[in-house]
Amino acid sequence: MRYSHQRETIKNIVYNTNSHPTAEWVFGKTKKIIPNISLGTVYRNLKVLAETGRVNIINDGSVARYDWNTDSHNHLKCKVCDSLIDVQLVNDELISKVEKKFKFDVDDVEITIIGTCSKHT
Amino acid sequence: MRYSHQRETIKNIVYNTNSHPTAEWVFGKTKKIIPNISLGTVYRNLKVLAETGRVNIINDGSVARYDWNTDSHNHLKCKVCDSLIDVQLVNDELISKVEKKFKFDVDDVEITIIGTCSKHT
DNA sequence: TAGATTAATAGGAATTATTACTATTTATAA
DNA sequence: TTATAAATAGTAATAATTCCTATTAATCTA
Repeated sequence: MRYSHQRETIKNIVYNTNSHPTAEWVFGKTKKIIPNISLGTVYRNLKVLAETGRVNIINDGSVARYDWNTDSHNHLKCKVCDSLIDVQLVNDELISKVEKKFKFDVDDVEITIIGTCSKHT
Repeated sequence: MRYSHQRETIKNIVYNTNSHPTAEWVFGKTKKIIPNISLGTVYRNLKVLAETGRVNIINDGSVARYDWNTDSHNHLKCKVCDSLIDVQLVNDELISKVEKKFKFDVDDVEITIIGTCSKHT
């Protein structure tokens, strides 16, 4: 893959936030640096960054969010402020239990816990 | 809410499958009974059925799937045959752990385990 | 039982998130 | 340098879903 200023900028933007941004948000941020960047370029590069293991895609309802944290982890989703909080919940125990009990070969475990975060109590 | 033949038919169709159907699939099935039903009616009624607790909505990537099983449960998603399998994984232990550790008031736990089901091994 | 009322529908337009297309630009290899 | 093809900008297309509005139909009332 050949270098591109656009892709590098997009990657840096994702790598410098913990907000699990959408493509639209990344597009807005990137435009401040490369004003004539197109939304398609943002989507394409987020996809190649995901395919090359440099960012993670999180399915949040009907939108995709992007995360620099490519370690396997889970999310708490606050329904009040709509934020996603990274947590580590899955253990090998759960995976081996599923593999044994359901004869199911596990690739990935997606857990999202919906509720209210500590800011609103 | 007042009776409607369309809503009753849609509900029966969802209640008579274990395939976690999409709105489009329900639309196709319903058309065989009510040929001039419109897709908007299917979406609207699936939404009210969900709001009144009679069906559950499952976010599966970019599409919504509907489930008559409104008990809290989780899914195994086979990436080969694209099927969803109902399982029961969450226990109160996990929920109370999250509530304590992260001071997060839990409403719902969504778990989807992606992998390969026993049909393909 | 026959209107009157208004919720629900059909059909189509609009919206949102995302992908596809194509002429032009640009990174890089020779 | 110049040639090559990968990447881009800009726009059209797509998919899933919601919105809009004139018409239909469920139910209430006299």
